[in-house]
Amino acid sequence: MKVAVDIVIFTIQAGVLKALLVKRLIPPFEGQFALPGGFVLKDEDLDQAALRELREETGIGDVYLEQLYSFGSPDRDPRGRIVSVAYFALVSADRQLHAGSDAAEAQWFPVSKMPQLAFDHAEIFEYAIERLRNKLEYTTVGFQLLPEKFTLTELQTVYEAILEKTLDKRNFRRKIAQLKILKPLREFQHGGQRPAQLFKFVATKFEKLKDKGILFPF
Amino acid sequence: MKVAVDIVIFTIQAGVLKALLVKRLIPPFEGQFALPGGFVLKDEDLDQAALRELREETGIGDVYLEQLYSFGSPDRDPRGRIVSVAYFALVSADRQLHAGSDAAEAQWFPVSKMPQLAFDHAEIFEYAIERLRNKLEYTTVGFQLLPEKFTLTELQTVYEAILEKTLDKRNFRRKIAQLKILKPLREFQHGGQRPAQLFKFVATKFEKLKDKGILFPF
DNA sequence: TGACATAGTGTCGAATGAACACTAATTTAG
DNA sequence: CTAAATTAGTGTTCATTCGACACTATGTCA
Repeated sequence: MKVAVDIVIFTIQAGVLKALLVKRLIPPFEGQFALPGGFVLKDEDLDQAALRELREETGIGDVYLEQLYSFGSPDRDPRGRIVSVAYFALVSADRQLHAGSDAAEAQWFPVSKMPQLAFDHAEIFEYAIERLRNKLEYTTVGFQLLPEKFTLTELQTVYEAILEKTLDKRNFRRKIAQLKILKPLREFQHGGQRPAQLFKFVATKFEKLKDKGILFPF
Repeated sequence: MKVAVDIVIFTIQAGVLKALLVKRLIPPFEGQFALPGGFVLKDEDLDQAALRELREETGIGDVYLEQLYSFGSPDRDPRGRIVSVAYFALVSADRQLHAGSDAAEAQWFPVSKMPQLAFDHAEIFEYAIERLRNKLEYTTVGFQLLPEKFTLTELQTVYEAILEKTLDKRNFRRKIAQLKILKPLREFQHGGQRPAQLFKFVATKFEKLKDKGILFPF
């Protein structure tokens, strides 16, 4: 019985939530898109395997990574019995795909326009996006999708892209403010119209947040 | 590489949250307590394996079962590389352990008085109890720990046992009432002092609840 | 039949969520 | 250089919900 990892990697580009897929170069499902992933090696644990595959297939290194669910139907892979431990990963908008080894075939797809996926990867993907939506509300994972410095409008865009609804600007800002998890910087982002103040996420009081129940009741 | 399942089974007895452990009869960790579990067979999926092991080791059949997390450190089992898919299960207070095969060695332990556990089962257990506490707040899993008919006081006891704090009776009842998930029966439970009305959980409107955010804000 | 034990019920103040519109600062086009 | 366009930023009100709090009701049992 083999054990593999498959990874659903999300990012936000131009206000759209996207996931990364790789095109399969060999059978089974040759030519179809699939989640990046691969077998767990003898001496690495599951998280290590997921990070390694992520690097190998996409060149992406610095990510938020979290185990999602394990899929183990006996017939989920025509090659034999393979149990897959699925992960979901978040990368910030500014990070690029390295042009590495297999990376030529890696592409970002808007989550609303996913192609047909190999194996049971469609099921894994659905599970991942549901988890992302839930986690967004009661944790601070949302910040993982932004660069270190960001504007409040950018932050709101992350929430809107994932939850697929528009939010009230004033309510959003009030809620973020009262959580006291942002450090206002003395820098502004120019380039648009009125310059926007930049902020930085400070995880200092992160532990206390756990007891607060729902953090982002949007 | 082998794949196993390990199951953290919770129940409530006399207002105390308990988990089921089995004493190991063979090495490694002979004589120590461990979570019930075992290897996944060639032609069964993970959920089936968990249910089968549960039945074999404890005689318990009708349970709420949910996959928890997968543990895969290379050295978590001295016998070799074994990835364990952990489950957590809830059984209602009225269900008894069958006196079956290995069941002689299965025992309920209050979660606050767990013995030392074999392998990395202490870690799995901690993970399970944290998940149970979280799920209690935004789902209706709590009802799985009660028989079909129950009183409101019994329900409150479940919440108090798991959250380890006392709740206000009136606030608790108000909240339950407004969720409209209980059907009042024309039966009363006698035997104490004033008879208590019995209720039944109706999952009818369960889907709608998902959008309500936190269900039980205690 | 009276003491005891558990079931059951309502109010009020505080905090939070949801709806809603204008002013401020800058860029760019004429 | 000035006006128009664009995005940033800011408060209030109302409805709902949370959290604290104490007494009455109904049965059992001595």
